[in-house]
Amino acid sequence: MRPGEVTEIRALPLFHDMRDESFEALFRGAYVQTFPPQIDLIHEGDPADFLHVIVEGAVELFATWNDRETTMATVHPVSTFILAATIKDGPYLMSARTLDKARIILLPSLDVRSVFERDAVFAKSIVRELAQCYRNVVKSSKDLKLRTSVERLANYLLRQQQAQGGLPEFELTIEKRRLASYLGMTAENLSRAIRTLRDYGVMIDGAKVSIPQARDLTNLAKPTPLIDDASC
Amino acid sequence: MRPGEVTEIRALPLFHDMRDESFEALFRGAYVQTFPPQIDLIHEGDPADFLHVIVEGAVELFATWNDRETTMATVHPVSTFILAATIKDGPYLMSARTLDKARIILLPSLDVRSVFERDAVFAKSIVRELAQCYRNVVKSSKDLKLRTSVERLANYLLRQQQAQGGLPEFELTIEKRRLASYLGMTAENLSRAIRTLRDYGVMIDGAKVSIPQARDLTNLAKPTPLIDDASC
DNA sequence: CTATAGACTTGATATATATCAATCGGGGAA
DNA sequence: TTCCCCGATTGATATATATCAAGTCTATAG
Repeated sequence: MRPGEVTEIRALPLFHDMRDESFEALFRGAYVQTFPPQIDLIHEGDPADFLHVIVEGAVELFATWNDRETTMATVHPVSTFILAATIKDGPYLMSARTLDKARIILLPSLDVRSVFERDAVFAKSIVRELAQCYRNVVKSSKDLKLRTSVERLANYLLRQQQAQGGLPEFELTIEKRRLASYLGMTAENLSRAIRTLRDYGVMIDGAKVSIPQARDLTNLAKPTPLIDDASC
Repeated sequence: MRPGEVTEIRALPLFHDMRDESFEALFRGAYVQTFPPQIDLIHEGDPADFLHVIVEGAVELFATWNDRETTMATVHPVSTFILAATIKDGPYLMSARTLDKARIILLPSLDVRSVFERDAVFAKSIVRELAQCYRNVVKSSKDLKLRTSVERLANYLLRQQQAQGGLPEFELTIEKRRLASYLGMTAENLSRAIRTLRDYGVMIDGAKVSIPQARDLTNLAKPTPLIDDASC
């Protein structure tokens, strides 16, 4: 593992406060791997053998049923994924594949659980992380159940704009077909939703988004922290 | 608080393993209240001042946005709700109202957090509880995104059947309009979905459900533990 | 530079779901 | 018991969303 990476990982809320000894115990058994794009990392239903930490690239979490597939989230560095399955020692509920070339650290679930048992500070950090994850999924459920697809897109754009600094111009960080799936619609429908948002002052060309005047869009989107704030 | 109640609550996974001292500290400041039906207990957006424990009756968790409302879950005794907001010291993401007359124990969030800080065993139980909650919401998201409304109903019926002992006859424990909202459809559509399931051997009369032969229904529903097992 | 594959878009159409309006029907309250 | 309210159902219709079938664009391998 690269020294800079270790520092970055140690700085994550999940690992920041744990004892040095625990951190070392956790990363002693770690594997580091680099994967090409479009590689399946995790298959839902398999036992959760590793907690994953992405340090480079991008990973898509998706779920399947009855030959259908839906994007649940995309994960970017530096962050962890599938903590809950690791802790519960249960099967993965989601699958994961690399989108870009990705560097990933694999922490054996056994080690995570044993450090969790011994280090109370780590346990508390896990609580905070899980509470956050839980609340984010609840928000996403509300988004799905309470909003139409155009409204979901409108709010997604406003959230992305904020996340990238709030400027009127920004870029989509995810392919449109994946965005469609993430937002719970088809790619064709996303195209039409984008068209609909023209009337609300949104211009999208390829991955470039421009919202010179967000008033109309915000009026339509009606964002609320109780759905759209990632950290609340 | 009634002695039997204390025993029941102590038996919950969340409170079972904690130190006696912590348990007492937690319940010293507890309020017990009895509410009539249809009372708003919690309003989303408000600060999470209490962790709630329901010991009698039934509570609906719901969410609203832009004059729309959706049922997120119904809670039955004995269990807790809104642990995540309490731990994060964040605003409630969901509202709650009593469905029946309900007896509820209110644990001040401040106390929950301070015991959480001091009692490592309690912290670990919280981890397990939150991991479970998180996974359940993920399952529910998959249900929503991957299945049509008839498929969701079919799987809901099979889950209820299992939960009530697996017999061919059982009862709906929730009003149909709430069930509709929970499943992400309108009441009218639920009626039609029920009609559709007649062809698959499901008879529903009022709250009575009869599935003499589950083969066709199961064939349609295609249940999977990765969506439909509450405890995996 | 060209060919090509894959993503994206567009239009036509089908299906799923919501809305509106009317009616039905059962469980209290008087 | 009768009435009344409210949830449930049904039918007609509207809207949202998906599907299918061409096309267009664009990045990239050869």
